[in-house]
Amino acid sequence: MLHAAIDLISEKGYNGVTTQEIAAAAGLSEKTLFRHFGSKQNLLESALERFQYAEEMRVFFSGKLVWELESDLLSISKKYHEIMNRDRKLIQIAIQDEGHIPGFKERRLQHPRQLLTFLTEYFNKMNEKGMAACSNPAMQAFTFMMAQYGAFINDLEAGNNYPGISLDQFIQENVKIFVKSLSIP
Amino acid sequence: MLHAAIDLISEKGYNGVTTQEIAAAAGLSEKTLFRHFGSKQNLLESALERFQYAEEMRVFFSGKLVWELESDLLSISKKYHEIMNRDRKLIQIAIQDEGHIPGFKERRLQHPRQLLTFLTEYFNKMNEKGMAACSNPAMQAFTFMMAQYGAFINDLEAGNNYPGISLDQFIQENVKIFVKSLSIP
DNA sequence: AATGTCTGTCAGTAATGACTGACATTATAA
DNA sequence: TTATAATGTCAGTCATTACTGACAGACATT
Repeated sequence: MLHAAIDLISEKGYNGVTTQEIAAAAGLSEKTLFRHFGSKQNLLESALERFQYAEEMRVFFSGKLVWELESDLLSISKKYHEIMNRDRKLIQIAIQDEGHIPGFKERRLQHPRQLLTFLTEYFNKMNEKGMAACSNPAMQAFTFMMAQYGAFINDLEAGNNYPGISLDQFIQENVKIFVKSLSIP
Repeated sequence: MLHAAIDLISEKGYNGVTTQEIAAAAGLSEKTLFRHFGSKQNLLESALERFQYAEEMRVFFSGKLVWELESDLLSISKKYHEIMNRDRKLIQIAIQDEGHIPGFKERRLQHPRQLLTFLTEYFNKMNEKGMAACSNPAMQAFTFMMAQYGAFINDLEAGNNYPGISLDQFIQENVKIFVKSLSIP
């Protein structure tokens, strides 16, 4: 049921989908929808509750890094897209319809903020270790994140708009650029 | 009238706004809305017609460049954000409600595709001139664009989510990273 | 004065959509 | 088997909303 709701709302928007449609797509009757969730709004809230990735990122950052710039940036990028793609539709709903659930926007924005601090911390440590030359870790972390975010959103909305360019190639190239730019002279 | 429509639809979405609201916000009667545009859908189409930036970019790329990597990337970034911010609300509508106008998505996506070819061309020429070391111009242009796009969308949706970080700082840092990465050894 | 154009008002239509209640049906567990 | 819980059916309520038609006043042009 939640699955059907997420599918349809992410496609047509909260106001663009009827409770009938959702129930039908779930193979249940509209009545049971209301028996379970009480209201359409509450159904959306239930669906959005799943969204959270900061914790997963924290675990990742405290366990999977090898303190070698290139391979770390690569694995961070891949983890990021893995997580974001898993919640693709939830993010699409969040972008389109966050006005419908009060407070959700704030909750949602905590996660990338957390990621930024993890990444900044990482750059800082690499700096201290002498493995990278980060003149401005916070801004560089932010810049790295924005590139990933842009590529993800582009993929989300535009699909394969740029022929001959894949997400994987982008990740490779972006990491290469950062490594070249941050490596020690 | 179109102004009011763009304002409201970008805030609440196409289905989240009534023709009454739009007319009231424009200081006109609902009747005149229908007299002018015939339907709500047609009103949206009229509002979206303005969106186009490829031509402006073409003019920019053929006239304003000085063939010095840092200052060119800087002015390209600034031009990009200037254009995108001018059409902020239109882009927001496009992201939320592009399903409502058939064919609009394709028309809209032409513009960044054009930009990508301009930027790729630029990197190619810089390479030939010996002013930059672009191993893979198309991918590097794409990566540069995705960073700008990510920062723009982030600003659009999240406003000032990351304290102490501004769009201008991002532009500076991002250009710095690319310059360092692409400069000749 | 007469005509055309633009706008507002108001009342109304037809459809839609969230949501409810009464009752029957099925599946599950005791 | 029986009690219980979950689900379906169906009819209906109530508010909303895109859209229309009839009519009237404001304004400019001729």
